Amino acid sequence: MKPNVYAAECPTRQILDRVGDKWAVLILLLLREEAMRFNQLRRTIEGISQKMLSQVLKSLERDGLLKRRAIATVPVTVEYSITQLGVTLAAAVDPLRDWAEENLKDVLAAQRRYDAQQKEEAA
Amino acid sequence: MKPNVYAAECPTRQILDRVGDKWAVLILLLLREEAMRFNQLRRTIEGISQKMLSQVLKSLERDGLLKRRAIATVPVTVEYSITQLGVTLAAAVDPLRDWAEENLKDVLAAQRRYDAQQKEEAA
DNA sequence: CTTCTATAGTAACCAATGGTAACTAGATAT
DNA sequence: ATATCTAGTTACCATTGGTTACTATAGAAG
Repeated sequence: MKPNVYAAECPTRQILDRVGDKWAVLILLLLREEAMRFNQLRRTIEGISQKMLSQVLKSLERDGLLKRRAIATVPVTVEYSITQLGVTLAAAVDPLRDWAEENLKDVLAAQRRYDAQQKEEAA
Repeated sequence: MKPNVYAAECPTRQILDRVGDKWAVLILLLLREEAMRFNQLRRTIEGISQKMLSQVLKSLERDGLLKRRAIATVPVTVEYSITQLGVTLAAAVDPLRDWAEENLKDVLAAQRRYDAQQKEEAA
């Protein structure tokens, strides 16, 4: 049976939702570079709260995209590293990040045109 | 200046957020196949409400990813079609959809393993 | 002439998610 | 004793997402 992303119950859509997660993708791309600890991630990703980081890391681990390893130091440190599955997902996200960087200007320009148009029509 | 997706104010992150939009990607992929009217989209994408469809179409138009064309029929019909910019974004999303279809099984299996583990630890 | 259909939305309201700030716990340093 | 580091959790509030009902217009059906 072929997946149909337009069907509501299609599990493939769950995965698109997961990528839709604002922070998940950023974390994966970072962990692809190197394994990192909790606070290290928090400091690197501007604007993420401890709660969200904890939450997203948990769900990424659940999906098998990263591994969590607690190390018995004092205080305890926890290392997060990407899995093979996570690497393939990160690779699939690359074209998207590239698109964003390449086409940012066009999108912002389109937004300005649209907003100017709206303003004009309102007058 | 090179964009840094980990910086909070980086506009590139706005675009990742846009792709993160649950419905936006589905709409783009559909419109790449053929131009469609409002209710046609609504019927094709299971689970989307009129409000969300209207909202998302508006923001996609603002971003220059699709064009809206009102046709003076009775009742008025409105045709949405993808732009060149939209086509390139849809292309960047393809690897992601492919990944989802290919790796869905692995992700679901990982989730089951994780949940079983959690249950065991709770006991 | 009233009701039903279709079109493409908008408005009011409620539920779920996202984000903020404070707190926990254990050990070490000042 | 107090502050610091680690990795979180908890309670709370704001924003977003979703559901349902409604608008306007015109033609067809009864």
